[in-house]
Amino acid sequence: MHPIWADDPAEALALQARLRRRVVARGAPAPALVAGLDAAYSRDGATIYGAAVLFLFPGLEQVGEAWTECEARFPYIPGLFAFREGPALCAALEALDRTPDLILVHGHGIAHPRRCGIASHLGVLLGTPSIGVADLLLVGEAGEPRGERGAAAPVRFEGEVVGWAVRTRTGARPIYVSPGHLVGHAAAVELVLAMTGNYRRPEPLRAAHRCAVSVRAGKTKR
DNA sequence: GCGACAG
DNA sequence: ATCTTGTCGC
Repeated sequence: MHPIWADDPAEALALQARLRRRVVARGAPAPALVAGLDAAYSRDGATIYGAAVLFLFPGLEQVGEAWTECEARFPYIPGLFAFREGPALCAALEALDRTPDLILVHGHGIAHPRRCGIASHLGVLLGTPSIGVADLLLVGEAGEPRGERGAAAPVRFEGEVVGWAVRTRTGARPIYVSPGHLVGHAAAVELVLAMTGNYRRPEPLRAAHRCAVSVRAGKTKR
């Protein structure tokens, strides 16, 4: 009954307009199983490798991994990123043998022009708490967080706080964290920090990225 | 019109 | 995202 994805930008915008109403940017989940989601592309850009890696929380032991290979059928358009990578990431999630109770997505949550970035989009579709973690800002302005790990400065857009610039590692540039779905601002930042070790990006996303890249290597090898 | 623009 | 080697620094 309800369209999940879209075939063109106009449809995508219409779907986002409906999805945004279902986004709940509050909550403080206490997850036991967390999945990190990321993707990689074939050289020619025709194929997307989606990866989902499962971790126990808060221990962060890796307990599962799954990936998929999908045809890239939606162009990369800032603001419509979910329509490009979303299908591949969902397929990877479905290939896991367990269902996570929190997903970390490489991309933004509500720090998005229509408050419906890929993390929010997937969270709503799956009915699962989600958090967006990005390397660069898509919208808004962020102050410079203090220099030590754990410091955070709000990302403001159209008069409201839509996310946080978080210093996950002393001396490194901040990453941008925003609620996806069923997670509030404070919880999003706290959870990301709890999943970040000696690297700038949280472990589940590092693992998902390595997984996607290695799958591409296997599929490209000849 | 100009510049910005997740991955 | 991807194309790419070495290199500066902790």
